[in-house]
Amino acid sequence: MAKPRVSELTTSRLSLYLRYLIQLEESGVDTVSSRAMAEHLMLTSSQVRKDLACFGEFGVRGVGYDVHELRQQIERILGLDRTVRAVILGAGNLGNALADYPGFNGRGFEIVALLDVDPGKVGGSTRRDTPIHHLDELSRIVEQEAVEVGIVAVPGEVAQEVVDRLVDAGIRAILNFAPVRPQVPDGIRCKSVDLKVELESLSFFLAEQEDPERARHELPAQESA
Amino acid sequence: MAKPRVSELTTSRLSLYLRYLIQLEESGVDTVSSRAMAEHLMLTSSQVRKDLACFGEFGVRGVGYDVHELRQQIERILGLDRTVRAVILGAGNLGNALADYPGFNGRGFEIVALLDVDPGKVGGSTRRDTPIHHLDELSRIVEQEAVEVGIVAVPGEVAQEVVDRLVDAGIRAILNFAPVRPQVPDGIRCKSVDLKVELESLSFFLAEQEDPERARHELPAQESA
DNA sequence: ATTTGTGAACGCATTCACAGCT
DNA sequence: AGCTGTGAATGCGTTCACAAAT
Repeated sequence: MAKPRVSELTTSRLSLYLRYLIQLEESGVDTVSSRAMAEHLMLTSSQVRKDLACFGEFGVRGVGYDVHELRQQIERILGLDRTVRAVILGAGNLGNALADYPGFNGRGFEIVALLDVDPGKVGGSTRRDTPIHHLDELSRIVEQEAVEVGIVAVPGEVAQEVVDRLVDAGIRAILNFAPVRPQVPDGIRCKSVDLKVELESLSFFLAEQEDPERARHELPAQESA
Repeated sequence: MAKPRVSELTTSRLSLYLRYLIQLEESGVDTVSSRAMAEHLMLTSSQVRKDLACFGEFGVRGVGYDVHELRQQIERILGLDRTVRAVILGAGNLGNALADYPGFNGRGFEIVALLDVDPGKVGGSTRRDTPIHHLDELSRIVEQEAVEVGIVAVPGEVAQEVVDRLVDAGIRAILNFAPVRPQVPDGIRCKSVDLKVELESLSFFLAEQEDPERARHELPAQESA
């Protein structure tokens, strides 16, 4: 019970628990069991309990968890009881889409600006009126607006350079959508979402179904008999 | 060596190996060792070898792997030696961004259409001229264009419905960007990319750094001394 | 000397099973 | 009875270490 180093997998599930709790709270439900949460998310009830146990004892034996209290606790654990400010690097299609993505605005997050180098984009804004500034203003904006997260939506070729600039500007948490695995110094967290990898994983699944032997090496050798 | 059920983690790494091999091939390198690949991707060399060993013996002891051959083998394993056709559900910001995403066009993939119900969007097209059709045309398009993958970029509230329609239309592989975990029948693969979860995971990291005790339950009790 | 391929050892995450509380 | 919290057991993925090959 001391301090079981919390895994990434656990924190990801906390987000899912939180989402469900918000739903329940809006529906007026005020108590929930680990089994109910598990079923909704296709997990096991012990998984839910173990995840929560990393952070304290939030439930009541024989009863379950108080929806409102557990929601607040998880928000606190995830650091969502304040607003995390973020900038998006790259005002292309993806950058613009992310800037207007509902999940990235409100409920703990705020996109304060997009940064780009294209003169045709700098000075403009997204549909939600988030301003687009020149990349050179990064440090100033990070400081003035207390930005804590950088979201990288630039082409792979310039991703490392952009990540370096984020680190120089004092950013410690980066969400990277470029198809590279950027190098970052110790103490900086860079999470990569690799869309092409996700899609290729589906292609593998299809290929495997279509012909389960396709994956196996082994030329159709006419060795025996 | 028989058939070590291949894990999702392994196939994701295969995509990364493939990307690096393509780079090497373009640079004219023709042999590579597991150590070189591992270093580039921040993995261990045994990891690389174990991953490849799931599918056959591609290397030469004392020498390494032939870049060209290994690339072809991985493309075959991932089913990228043909073109996988996909449709995008939802022609909003995200759907449009994904439709024009370079990684989703060419090199084994082709986005053949976007589908939406908004009359203001239906009949139009993306910047790359991918057409936007009405959702009701889904089955017809899937059949006529031999579509194998559905990419879900609709709001969470309608995601399950859209997924159901994809399944009905005969789609067996789904990439879901909506903030829900859709139910799918056995034999259908649905991979979810949950952008909000990724971002919240970064928030947790920041909160943890700022105050390592924040996560712990335990009111600041004035027990001792 | 170098590098692959692989069984064995290890470590981490999940599940089990049950004591403890309502 | 019902449900949480948790040590024990299991399962899975990674790393180690070395035999086999060039």
